[in-house]
Amino acid sequence: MATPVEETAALARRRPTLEDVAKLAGVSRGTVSRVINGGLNVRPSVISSVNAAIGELHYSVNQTARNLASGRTGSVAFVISERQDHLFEDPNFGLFVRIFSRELRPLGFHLLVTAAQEREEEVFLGDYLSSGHVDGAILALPHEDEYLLGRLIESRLPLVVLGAPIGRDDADRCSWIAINDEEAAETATRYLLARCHGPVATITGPVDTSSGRFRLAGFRRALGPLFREDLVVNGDWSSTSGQEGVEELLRRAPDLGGLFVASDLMALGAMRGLRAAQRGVPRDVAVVGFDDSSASLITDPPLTTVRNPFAETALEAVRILDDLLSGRATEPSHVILPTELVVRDSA
Amino acid sequence: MATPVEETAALARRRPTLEDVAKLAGVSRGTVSRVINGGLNVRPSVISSVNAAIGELHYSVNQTARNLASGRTGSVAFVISERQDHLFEDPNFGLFVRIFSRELRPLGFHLLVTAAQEREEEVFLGDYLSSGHVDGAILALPHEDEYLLGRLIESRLPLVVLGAPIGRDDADRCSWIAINDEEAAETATRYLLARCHGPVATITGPVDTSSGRFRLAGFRRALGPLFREDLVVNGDWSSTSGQEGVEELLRRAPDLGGLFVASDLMALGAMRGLRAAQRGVPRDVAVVGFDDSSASLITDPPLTTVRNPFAETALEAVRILDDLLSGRATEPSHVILPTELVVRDSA
DNA sequence: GTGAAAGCGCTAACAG
DNA sequence: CTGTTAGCGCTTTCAC
Repeated sequence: MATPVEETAALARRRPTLEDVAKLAGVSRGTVSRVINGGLNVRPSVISSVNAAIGELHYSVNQTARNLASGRTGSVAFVISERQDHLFEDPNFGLFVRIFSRELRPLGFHLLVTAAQEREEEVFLGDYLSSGHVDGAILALPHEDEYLLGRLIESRLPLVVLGAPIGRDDADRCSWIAINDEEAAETATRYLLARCHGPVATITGPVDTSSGRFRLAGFRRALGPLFREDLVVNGDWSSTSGQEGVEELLRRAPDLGGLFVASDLMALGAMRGLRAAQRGVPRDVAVVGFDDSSASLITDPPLTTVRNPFAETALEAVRILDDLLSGRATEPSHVILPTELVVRDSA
Repeated sequence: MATPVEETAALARRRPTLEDVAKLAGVSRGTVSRVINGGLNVRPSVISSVNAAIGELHYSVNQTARNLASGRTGSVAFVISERQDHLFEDPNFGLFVRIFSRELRPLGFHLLVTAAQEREEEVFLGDYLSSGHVDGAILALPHEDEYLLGRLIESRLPLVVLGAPIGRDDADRCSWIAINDEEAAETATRYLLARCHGPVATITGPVDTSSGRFRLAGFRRALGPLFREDLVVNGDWSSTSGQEGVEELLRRAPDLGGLFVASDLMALGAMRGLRAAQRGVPRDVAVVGFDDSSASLITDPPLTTVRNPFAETALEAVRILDDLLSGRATEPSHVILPTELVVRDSA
């Protein structure tokens, strides 16, 4: 049995616990617990003496113990599985993080951003997420055949995916929010076709991403019989790949009349390439981008593009996750948000 | 007392525990714990039967319980306190995240990226970090007078700060890694002075950041009596602010001969502005940037800049934190990494 | 209102 | 090598 003196010395070393606060305030652990959880059903005078003890001891709750006892963690993960080195360079990424943390906070959840680039990291991250570290997750998984997604669906962690998961039959077992990429790309391409002369080409996103594939599919559908395989080049979402893409396209078709670029950032690069090749936009080549990101305003001329409702997507994701976490919803939701063509001066 | 049938039914519902695995494998909880923690001092045959039970039950450990029992969480936070909206748009950010997670994984730590933009969020994040959710943190706190830093130092969480914390006297109570911004800026400016005619100006970073302030101080020191207040404009690290900055400088000093820009990204914008104003680089205006980031290679001409050892900084941060976490180090470390001028074609 | 007590699921001595 | 047994610090009934 420790003497009072020893106890005091020990207290100085280790972190104070609920027990310490209770002892100092002269109440039971249960009462202290009630106070730090809102103070319901506790006499005001007791509340203040407990708070005084908390202040004196510099007490702060041990989340781990609280988690174990209550069965929840108060955290939500934003999971980014990006195989490229462009991780975090996407400007939309910051927007998502900002909205998620702002919306989750009043709900009592912290946002943790986690990333995995290779399989080994995905496994490590899967362990983390499925072992009770977080209450739920929002996933940005641009690629097909996501190991992580399967793993997390299996673990029954409440999940919301940004973008419709493709290439798996259990995709509907999780909630997702998407746009109709194919339709949006088709609309954009039709607009282009109606306003330019000469062949219409496209610079696509990576073909192993759903956005990349579906935007190409929409382009193809709009062109119908006019579609030419040689007027398709693949990009990787980077502006550099847009610039290189347009250089290649101009070699293949010097009389290029229109260009549908699967992202604004690539369109930025493509317009740089067009200028270098002395092609006027939209006079010689009309250009339409995709996303309506900040990049679409800094191009010269301003870019005609497809609005991608990022903010609405983020808000919807939080709403769905909250429903799942609170038990208000028990079945997954699937939402398709509308897009629209934003006409500026490049086409 | 539950009947066997009831027990089986319950098992299907709730998550399996160590106890369930132990029962199925016919061993004790302790043994299962040993197996999942490396299997030291366990007979091979027992290991495999335990693993079989784990597989059959789809067991995965409850991290919360493990944390509570072991007193560690296995996570490290990367904390970014960014008041601007440019959060996550810094390309160096992705590099840090990549290096941290790659280096921490073999050490057994997960990386959590957390962000706070306003005071309210900082408080919320401070609660999170100081309540046992993570074992340690790496902080990117560009601004002075960081509430979070003080809060975390107080909480005694093992900490490493990227960049020397300024504006507080307890800065040395935490570990930090920095470069000598002032000296580097002075060297860069002297180089510029020796190679150009006409007044030499600067576009600074935000003055409430240590990098912003110290790089300006170095610029000023290099100029000495030649320093002119009107040849200083403040930027915010964005390329746009670089472009606007140079436009303003050209209005104030049409005979501008040299330009020291406190970041490559701003230098990129500045060079765009110089081109728009028909000024040749380096013929009319010599330009030196700072960071040696990827932006410095895509400018035309390639940018002369100061190499900022980001990768080394990241590695060093992990090393120091690991020492702190493992108990090998008990005192904070302070490291200043060398910089060097990288001469390309812009000056 | 408040105290007492039973866990939450795991780790880490400590025996044997 | 393996089982037993204390806890880790908190929440949450259940009495009083």
